[in-house]
Amino acid sequence: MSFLDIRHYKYLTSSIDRNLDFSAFMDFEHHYQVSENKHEYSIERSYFSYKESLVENTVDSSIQSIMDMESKLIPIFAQMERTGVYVDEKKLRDIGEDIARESKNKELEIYDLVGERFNINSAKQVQVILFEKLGIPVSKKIKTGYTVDNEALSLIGQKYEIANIILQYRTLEKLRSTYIDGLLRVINPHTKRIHTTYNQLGASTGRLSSESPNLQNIPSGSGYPARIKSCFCPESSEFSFLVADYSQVELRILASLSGDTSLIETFVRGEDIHTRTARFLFGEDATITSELRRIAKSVNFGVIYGITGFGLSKVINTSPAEATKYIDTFYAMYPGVRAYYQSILDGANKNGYVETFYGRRRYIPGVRDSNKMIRAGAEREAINMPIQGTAADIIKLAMLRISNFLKEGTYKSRMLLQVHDELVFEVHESEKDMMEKQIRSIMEGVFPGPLKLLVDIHTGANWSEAKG
DNA sequence: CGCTTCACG
DNA sequence: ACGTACGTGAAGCGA
Ligand SMILES: [Mg+2]
Repeated sequence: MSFLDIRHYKYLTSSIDRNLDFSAFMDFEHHYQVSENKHEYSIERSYFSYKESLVENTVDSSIQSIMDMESKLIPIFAQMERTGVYVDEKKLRDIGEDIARESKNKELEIYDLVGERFNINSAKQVQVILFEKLGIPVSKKIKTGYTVDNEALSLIGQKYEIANIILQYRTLEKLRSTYIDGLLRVINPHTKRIHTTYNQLGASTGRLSSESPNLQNIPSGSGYPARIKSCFCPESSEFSFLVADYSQVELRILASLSGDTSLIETFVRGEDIHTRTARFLFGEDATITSELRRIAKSVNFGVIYGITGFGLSKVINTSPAEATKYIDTFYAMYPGVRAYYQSILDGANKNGYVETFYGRRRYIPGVRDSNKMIRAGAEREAINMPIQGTAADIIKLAMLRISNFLKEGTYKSRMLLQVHDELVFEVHESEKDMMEKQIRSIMEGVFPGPLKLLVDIHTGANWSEAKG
């Protein structure tokens, strides 16, 4: 029985119709009425997709191999979902009480500052308070008036403390509603484990997504985020958490795909890529402060997204002209990247799609649109997909190999979570050192070529401690 | 259910 | 003149 599903076929071969209506498809294309019975229907679905993709031989061989990989991954994701991850419920509840207390204080502080009570969770009501009652200048217009998002409130906060308090309140409420209450609601009351659902077909680049709950956006950082993450832990003290994450994976992939010699050289020498870019931007002899490195880091990441001078200027809080200068300097110092991007756009125009190193495709109709803005947006998608998608292919292949490795031995350790460039395991103490070596070797070995991928591995008593 | 906001890589 | 960084999912509001 093949796990292959027609939705996988459509996912890998088409830009549209991700939520394909299978019964309509079968009726229209094959004059076949699918079964009303749920079980028979699912068998029909598997069978016809198998036939469609393999027997008709209309699919490019690299797509066939991606499809083969996706097919083999289905039971692996299913296993991870079924295993779930243990959560210390009492600890999570206690953190929630701390957050609620602090949030309540912020709430009262806000009412006190503006002299009235209102719903701070309502962006509309915040607009009225700030822009009508207090007469604060507006910035960007949105459908419902003027934005009161983080960027706008941070700017306002330079003059009006109320905006800063609202931001602090929002941060606390986000943590409480999504990560305390939200997670408490989905802990299995018997096993105390949380079981996400991985969506293998949703993301246009080939990434996974995670829902109900989303375990791919658990907050990270110090303070409450670390405390929340520390609630994810092994059930038994015989186990530790092991977190393995690819280091700078997208920039390394950009280096490999573009073949840019100075980007490759930087990684091969083991230099810090953000510091290297900072010296290109601010001079070889400049003292690279953390602030300059931060700017360079934003430039490096921005390039992966096809950022404009305007966009970068918002991120690093400078003028568009200055930001444009940084981007131009980046391309001048890493000329292979510019040439590579041009080749991607040429390919997108010629073929209508872009592809990852492994041949996974994304169709980008917008690159031929007559509307300049649609086209610019499509070009950013086209530039980003081969990078983000290759990273997705790499970690998926690694997961397949790790899963096979775990199956071969009768190990107690288990793979629990995937967060795009990171895998989370619970490992038995007796297997810990061996697992670390094997997991690193498998993950680093996936991608060929002269530029090695590097994997950072940390272990600890919980997800927070194992983040290094 | 659309909009807004914000959490992650 | 306009809009402006890729990819996701979830929560609260308000109609
Ligand atoms: Mg990383």
